[in-house]
Amino acid sequence: MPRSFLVKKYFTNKKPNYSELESQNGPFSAFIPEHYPLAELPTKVDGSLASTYTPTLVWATATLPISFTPASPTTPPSPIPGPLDLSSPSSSGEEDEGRTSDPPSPDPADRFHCAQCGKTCSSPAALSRHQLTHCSAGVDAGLNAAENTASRAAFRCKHCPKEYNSLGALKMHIRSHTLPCVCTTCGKAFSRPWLLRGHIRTHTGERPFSCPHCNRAFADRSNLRAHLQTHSEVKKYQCGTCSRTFSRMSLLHKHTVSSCCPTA
DNA sequence: CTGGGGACGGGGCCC
DNA sequence: AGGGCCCCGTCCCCA
Repeated sequence: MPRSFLVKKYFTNKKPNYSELESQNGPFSAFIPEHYPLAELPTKVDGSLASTYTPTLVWATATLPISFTPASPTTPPSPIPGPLDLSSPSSSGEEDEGRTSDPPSPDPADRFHCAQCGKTCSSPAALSRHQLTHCSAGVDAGLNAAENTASRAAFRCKHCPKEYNSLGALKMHIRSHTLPCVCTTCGKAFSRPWLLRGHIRTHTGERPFSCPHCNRAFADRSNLRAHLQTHSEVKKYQCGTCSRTFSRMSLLHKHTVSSCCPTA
């Protein structure tokens, strides 16, 4: 009988908050329908797999909302924190990105030049918006390397909010929707062959991973690893308050919530 | 309540 | 490019 946790939790609201740490797309999950359609790679008109699949480019200006501004708190446009000469009040670094030999301009209106066309903008945000008009040249528009990396092509899953920066990663993820590896014994489906092999061990009873200390055997290497922690005096996960150690993160979490530092 | 085991998911790396 | 594998992690159950 399948256990409830065998069903992907993607579609439930039972899972605690951990996933919210993963991305700001958390709220999307609330809109995922219960009968979630299977994902599939984009296909050509004739139905064949689109080997030339063109990802959605997150920097594509045509797709940007009108209110888009790169000057968001998470991605400041140009004032990059770093080693600065704090003795100079004007050394904010804003105007010197990419042209550090230029002296700072005293006039704020002159501080936001487009390095590509020379246009002067009134604010960093305005400059960033303007620079997007050059984005066919990508990094040439004055974006620094980190920003350029962050705005790489996003390969988006067709049926969930996740996106990846490579088609291979996206394909791997999509397997978690299509679950192509099916157990011939019980019919349960898995995203990857080795997951299926691990599952098959639950039918065969095979336990290839043995503990060197007590000879206890496990079907899953991760479970052996967790078990090995039980032989250790000092365990991997330590409470920051009482310094007690635990073999598993979940045990530490329980500890901090229930007994040691409930407010933590 | 706590600790540990079982089963599984997913990203990243290597071949 | 794709598969195999490793590692880390989660969730549930049970003693």
